[in-house]
Amino acid sequence: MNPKKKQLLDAAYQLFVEKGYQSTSIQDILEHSNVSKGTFYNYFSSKNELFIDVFNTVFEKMRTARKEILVGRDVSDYETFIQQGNCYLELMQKYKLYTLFEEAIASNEKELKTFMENNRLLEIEWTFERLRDLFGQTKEPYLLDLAVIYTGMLQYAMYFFRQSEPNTQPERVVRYVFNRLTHLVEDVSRTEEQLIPPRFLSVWLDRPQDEVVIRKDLFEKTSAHMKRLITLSSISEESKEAHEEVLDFIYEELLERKKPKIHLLRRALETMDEDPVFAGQEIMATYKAMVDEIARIRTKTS
Amino acid sequence: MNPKKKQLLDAAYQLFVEKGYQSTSIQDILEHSNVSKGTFYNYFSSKNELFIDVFNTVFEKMRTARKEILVGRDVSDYETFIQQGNCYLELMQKYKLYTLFEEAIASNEKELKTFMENNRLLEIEWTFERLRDLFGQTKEPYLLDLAVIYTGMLQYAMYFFRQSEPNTQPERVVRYVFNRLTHLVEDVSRTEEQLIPPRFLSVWLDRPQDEVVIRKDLFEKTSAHMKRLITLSSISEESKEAHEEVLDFIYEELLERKKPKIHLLRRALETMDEDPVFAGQEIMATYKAMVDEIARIRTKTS
DNA sequence: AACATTTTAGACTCATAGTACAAAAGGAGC
DNA sequence: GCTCCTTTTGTACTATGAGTCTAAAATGTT
Repeated sequence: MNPKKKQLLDAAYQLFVEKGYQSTSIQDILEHSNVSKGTFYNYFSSKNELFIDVFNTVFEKMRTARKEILVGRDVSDYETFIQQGNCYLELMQKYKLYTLFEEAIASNEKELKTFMENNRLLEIEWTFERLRDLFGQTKEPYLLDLAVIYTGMLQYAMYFFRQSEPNTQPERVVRYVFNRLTHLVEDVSRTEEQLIPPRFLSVWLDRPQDEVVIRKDLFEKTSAHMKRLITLSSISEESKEAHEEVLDFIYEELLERKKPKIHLLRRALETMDEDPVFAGQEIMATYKAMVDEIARIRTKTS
Repeated sequence: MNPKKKQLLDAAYQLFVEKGYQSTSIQDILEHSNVSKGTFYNYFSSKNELFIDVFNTVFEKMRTARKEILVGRDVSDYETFIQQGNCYLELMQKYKLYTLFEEAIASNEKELKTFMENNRLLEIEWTFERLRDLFGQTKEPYLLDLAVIYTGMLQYAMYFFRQSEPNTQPERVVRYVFNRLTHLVEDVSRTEEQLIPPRFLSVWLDRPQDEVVIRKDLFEKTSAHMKRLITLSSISEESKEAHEEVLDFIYEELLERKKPKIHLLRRALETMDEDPVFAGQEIMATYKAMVDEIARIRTKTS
């Protein structure tokens, strides 16, 4: 990397951590990095962009450190998860990032806010996936809720714990909160209370493709169901083949094409729907609804 | 209230809620309130002060609304607590205060930050006391922890819930989080895990007087214990009286005087300590330690 | 040495918080 | 209607900070 750019990133990082975002002026950064204003704006178009550049790599480092703890270990081991949480929080503490991140996420700078919100979501996603490792697929419907409230508990407990014992290892807090969590997993899977369905994760992270993936299993089953219906029906072999072709076409087009030809697909579906074999069949209505939904999601993507 | 001041407060409130704190300039407020700059600085010494003035009354209103739900009801009724939580969150939502408060608490303006942090602490305190109403004095050692993580769960659950279903009643979230809490009360009182002792509440809220109150009971008992020791001892009646006088003096001076005469009190304690009656008595050491501690707290206050 | 790129310093614009102050407006008492 | 006092206004001013622009200097390349 260009030395001037590196000087800027280093000085900016230090000053942001020390004084916060607002309170660090570009002038400050220039003085601490021996770089002139002209050069600054040669590398970054704004203070926001600089911030994002600095903390993108910081986030990256923290995630890598956390990921390394997992190698060669059982993903379902509680202790590993606790160590990962502890590691992340220790880095937050070591680099005094709490207040800075709070400032950035609450900032009125739209770019910054979006950047930080996205990182917060990535944290929730990571936690969600780790909880699935720990507690198993069967608990999945409740795990987004739990990931969210786990993060909330951890944040707040850390905040107030720091007030009562500054410079302490966060491990006690992580353990405390994790112990609570294990009880809540049992609790919610017994009472079957759900607040936010896990599919919202993909919605929030703006990954509509994932929504399709979530629906894929169900769609495959419904598709197979339709085929069975056709095979068992009393229509001509030719019609059967025709219908099956349509089903395969829709499946491929809808799930595997990059740019599905939605209109064509709908037309094919309509012609199939006209066959009296499907009249009054509930499965046909379900199938059509699923095609509609996935089509809607996929058009939104492109 | 002066009409000009009211105009300012009203316009400021509206603009802060609409655009946030940073993004609302004083110029904006002046234009929306038909007040000139001179008058503005006649009533408020800064934008910070204006904000604090505006939201002090907002907080006041929200707390009053919440308090009114309790009148004529059983303080240990779960449903009432849920309604109170719901009421508070609905007001937050109605007036779109979430993002604004986040901005203020993370702000680099020291005044603002302190104001918001103090309000956050008052929230924790309120929750702590209500949890004591609900779950009883016996759970007290764990209730600060629970108040903290309850608040954290609620904040985070609300944040993400709003993302998935904007404009919804927060009641579902409150219920969900409260149900989790009831389990955690059992959980922590069984495992006896404690993270932050409740006395920290008074420390955080900068109410050292409360620390004295907490110790008062214990000090009274120790004091009485000392008196019994004296009565039962084989020293002259005169010495007994002298010692009792000292004990009473220390008690009054230490706990009831506005400005306790610490040095005088210590001298008296020393002379008493010299009496061989107390030699090797463990209670004397305890008593002296307690006097020291309370004296330390009380000198810090004044 | 000639040319190309990077870097610099500082002048400039614009927005904003807060100060200062003289002039105008608006009562209250007579 | 006049006087005295307070409130209000408008405007000019200082200071700070983000971001633009540019001519000149420094540095690198062929």
